[in-house]
Amino acid sequence: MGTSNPKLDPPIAMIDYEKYLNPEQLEVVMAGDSPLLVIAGAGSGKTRALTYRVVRLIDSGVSPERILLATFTNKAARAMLSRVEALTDVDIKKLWGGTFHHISNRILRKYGHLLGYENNYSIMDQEDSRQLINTCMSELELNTKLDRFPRGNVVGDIISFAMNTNDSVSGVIKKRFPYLYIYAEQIQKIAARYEIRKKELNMMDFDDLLCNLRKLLVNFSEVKNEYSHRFVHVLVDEYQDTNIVQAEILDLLTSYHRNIMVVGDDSQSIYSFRGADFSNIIHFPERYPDVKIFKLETNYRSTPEILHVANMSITNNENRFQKELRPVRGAGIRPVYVPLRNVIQQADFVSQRIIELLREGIPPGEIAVLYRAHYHSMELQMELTRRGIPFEIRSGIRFFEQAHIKDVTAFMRLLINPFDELAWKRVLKLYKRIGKVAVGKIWTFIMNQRDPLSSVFSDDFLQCVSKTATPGLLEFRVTVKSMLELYQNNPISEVINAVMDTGYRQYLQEKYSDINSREEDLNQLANFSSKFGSMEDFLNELALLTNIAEENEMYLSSRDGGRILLGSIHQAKGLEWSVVFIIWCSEGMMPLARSLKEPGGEDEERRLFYVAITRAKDQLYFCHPVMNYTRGMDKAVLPPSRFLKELAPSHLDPAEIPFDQWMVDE
DNA sequence: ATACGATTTTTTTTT
DNA sequence: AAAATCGTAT
Repeated sequence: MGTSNPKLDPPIAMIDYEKYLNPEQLEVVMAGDSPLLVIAGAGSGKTRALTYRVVRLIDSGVSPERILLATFTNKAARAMLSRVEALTDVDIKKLWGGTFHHISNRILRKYGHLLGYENNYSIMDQEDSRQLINTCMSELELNTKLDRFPRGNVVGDIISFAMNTNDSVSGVIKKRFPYLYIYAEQIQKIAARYEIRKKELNMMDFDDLLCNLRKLLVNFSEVKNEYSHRFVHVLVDEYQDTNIVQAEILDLLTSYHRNIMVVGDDSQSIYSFRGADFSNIIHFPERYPDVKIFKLETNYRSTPEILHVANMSITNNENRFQKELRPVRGAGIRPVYVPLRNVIQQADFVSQRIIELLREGIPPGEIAVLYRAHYHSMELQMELTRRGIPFEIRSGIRFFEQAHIKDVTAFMRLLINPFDELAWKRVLKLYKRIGKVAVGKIWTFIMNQRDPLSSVFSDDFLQCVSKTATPGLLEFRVTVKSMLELYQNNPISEVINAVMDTGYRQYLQEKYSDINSREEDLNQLANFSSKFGSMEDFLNELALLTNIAEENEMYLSSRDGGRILLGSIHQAKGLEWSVVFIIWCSEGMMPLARSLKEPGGEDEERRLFYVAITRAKDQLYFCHPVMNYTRGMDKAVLPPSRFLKELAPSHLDPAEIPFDQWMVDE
């Protein structure tokens, strides 16, 4: 459309802001230059305020490449950017928008060398990281047989938490893992070794992306100047979920223009397990004394009945900004509490009720079932499948983390970086008669080669391990040969097909029962790869992505009426449905027993509960299975969630209880 | 010594 | 359900 010469054209769009925004939102959108804090309740149109502010800034002449929009999820970034694009006709690629990890990655690709990384470093996902930590543990030959010595993933959690909270490993152990204090020294050793190994491998984990960006900005003033001058406006979504490192990055990036706008809701801070610290938002006014504070409290989403439950529940948390969601919608249906005999009956009830709702004409895309932990959805998945109700499950292992996806990408990683130790180890173990020991030997051989991929075809390669491994290695050769031939002059998808055709398909058949869906996944991956210019870009992006359907936006939007969604409460943040079922509202499940042990656990769980409630527009169901099957097939009685009990204390007049109760019998 | 199959444990939430 | 660990057969 039109030219973009600002001198000739009238303002890009003549947007009537007052028409699309309420007075609260309008103030935020129109606010002048200065630090801004927006306390935005659930459903108050915070995304709207944010997108319109970006539009307004562009409208008043700020060029898009000087705006940074930081979000928590890829999905949120995409949603906002596409709305801005629709409203302004501006090429959205110029605007810096994305997750913190994406933004960090973008800058580190350019300046990572200043910190001693090659610019083609690769990104480890959590599994890679845990694997490397396990390697470090065995290399250190610690006495891990000792009573209760932590597993690799626990050590990983400790290290990660330390990085995300600016704390030392021993500090984290003392505060959050006191029972491991006797092993503090060993864990520190593991952490130190892990650091070294990552650097050797030229790899960064998720935490490195953040910490290295901060390091870059702190230690290299020329870099800090470049970006802090560049970004005239920085806008941050979900600020309550930032951790200290992210907050510092933002402070550094905005140190010159000081136009930092943070939007968030302290009542929806649910990522403390990842180091998120809502004192960032609580103390923001102290860090920026000239801040202007706005509150968005008008809720457009939910019925008064639903908001009443939400408001009532969250008042049980002490430490928060005072705020109350004000409904604008008219009266609706009261939320419903449904006690159920057990999980089976719960699955039955939810499926049954869903069928009724669909019959009433509610589109499937307007129904969601939310839960605290992925395994809570097992029985329901089975029941929905049995009844032939199609659903979408955004949970469990994410697309790019599934074994078959990682296997195939490991092959490709060898092409990009022939010294990728993790990739070699993963790939070789796929072959028969090649296990831990053989892999170790082969790696020592590979490590010392000038050109590892060519050396695969040498006799020395075959001879560096016992003969039993030879057939596997010969098979491996075929795949490598095929990949090398295709790699340079063909689309990425060809390489993926080559891996499939030269044995991986057969491996899948032997190993898994659900080959069809796995093969389909790999086709999707091949399809998705066409969006990337080079294999390098492709692989680098993968670790930061989560869901392929989401990336293929056609998928998402062209669903007729959508599907019923099953997902964790964490994933539901920012979304809304007409009807929401919260399942497993039983003590120990919601709140989750394990989380209650963490400092501040109960409050955080209550915030989760609050997030879940405020997803619902019209109807809300709390399901409470009473009987739980424990390990030894014993039955245990679970009381209703304390969050429900506190809404209906016994002294309360029954009319005051904010929800109805249904009895379900067979 | 090694790989593989059986057994046990463990699974919050996400970039 | 999946991974880590354990035990056994080669």
